[in-house]
Amino acid sequence: MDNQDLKQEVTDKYSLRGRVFHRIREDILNGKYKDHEELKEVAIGQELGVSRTPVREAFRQLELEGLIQIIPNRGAYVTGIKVKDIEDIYMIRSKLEGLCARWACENISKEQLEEMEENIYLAEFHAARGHMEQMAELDNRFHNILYESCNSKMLEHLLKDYHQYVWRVRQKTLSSSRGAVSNVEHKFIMEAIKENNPDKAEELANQHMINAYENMVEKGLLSMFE
Amino acid sequence: MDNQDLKQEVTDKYSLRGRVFHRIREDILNGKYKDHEELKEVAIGQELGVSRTPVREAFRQLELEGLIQIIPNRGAYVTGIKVKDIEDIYMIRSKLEGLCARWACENISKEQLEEMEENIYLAEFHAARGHMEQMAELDNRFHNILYESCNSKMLEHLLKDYHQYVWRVRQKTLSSSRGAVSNVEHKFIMEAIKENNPDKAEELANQHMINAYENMVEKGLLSMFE
DNA sequence: CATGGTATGATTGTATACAATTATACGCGA
DNA sequence: TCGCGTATAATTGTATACAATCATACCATG
Repeated sequence: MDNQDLKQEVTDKYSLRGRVFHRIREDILNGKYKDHEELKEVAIGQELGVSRTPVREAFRQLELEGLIQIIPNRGAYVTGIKVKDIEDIYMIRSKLEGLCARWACENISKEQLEEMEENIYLAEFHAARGHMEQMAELDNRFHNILYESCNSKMLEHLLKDYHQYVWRVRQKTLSSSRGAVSNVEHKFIMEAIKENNPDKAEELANQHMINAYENMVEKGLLSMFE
Repeated sequence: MDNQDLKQEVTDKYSLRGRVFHRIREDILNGKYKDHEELKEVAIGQELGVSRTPVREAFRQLELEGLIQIIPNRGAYVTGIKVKDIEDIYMIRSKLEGLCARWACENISKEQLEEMEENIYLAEFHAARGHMEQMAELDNRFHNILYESCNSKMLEHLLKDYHQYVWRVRQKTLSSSRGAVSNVEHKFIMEAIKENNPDKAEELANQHMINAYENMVEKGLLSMFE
């Protein structure tokens, strides 16, 4: 039957539970559900073709991530990202990416270093040609390599979460002219890691985040969150 | 905090869902469920006197917190805290408590500063008399005041999470002789905040965490996680 | 007309039923 | 005895049923 076929297809990619969670999460981050909007279990369930149970479980997780607020016996309300939150996250990330880069000096693998180098090289190519989509993808990947190379599941998990969280802003940021500059900063960070200079790597990664944030402010890219 | 927030917090504390979640969380952190142990939905439900539904919802949240790992169609397995995790958390907290203390310089209220002062004064009293339980309570409270005074919900939430996470170790740590030393460090941090010296406050809070961690290592308090 | 209580509907909270999946035990045959 | 397939049990995944709670509208009463 159609129903079964669809279900099978879905299960192949993600578990149903994971799919529901990620879908709602994405819809919130993409602005489909506005700030303070109430999310009804049945409505969303119908839209995704599932019952309330998986939706409720997704809600619990989204609440823990801070994307929605659940008021018992009342409902679930979208917690929009505030400008202040973005600022805080970038300052927090500044410290943590610094720590990450420091740890990466000791723990990065040969393969990870090579992929970083390739990443930066490729990004130079795309930056020169204004290929914004590829730039965004490469930036994404650079930071994920960095996170994976610090040999700390705790820190990796934390940074990936925040990275995801500010995804919308990041897209915008890299669509601006910062892509090339950002890539040069990546290069310096990588070189500091390569020459095993933790202080330098930490300082550079630190500043990289602050620069990214200040660029957003200058370009007025935070207006979308007001 | 307005009326609505208060109401929610109170209701949540006594709601079934909140109780189940916190209870299982506590049982994991207290070591009732050992590393790699499988958690069965019905068994835990029966123990807590509820059905599988609230238990499952709690599991989803616990997975997001990294306390358990859920393998689809197989089960939920406890992810024990590793020594490495504790080390990582303390280094992460070092950076973040520093940032928190920095922000507190600008944002702390008169009332919060007064409560801090009272907290430290009282701790001196109990430290001199070896009242360990009160010391633990006061330490707990000192850090929470600090978190609340930084004017960042993001950072406050993050630090409170980690604070909870290492609760077991903290108890042990303060049962040692470090209580008095720790309180002096609290005093210095508070004074730096009071005289609005962000660099000093950050550096002191930074070092406070590192000292706490090194004390644990020296006293062999991490053996319980091996 | 204002106000307060109550009925009603909508929505969430919990329990249970059923489906799908996985693990285990058993028997059969080589 | 070992390997293998199948039946069976145990467990999770999902849907639904029922209970509790909350919001709203309406009506009675002053």
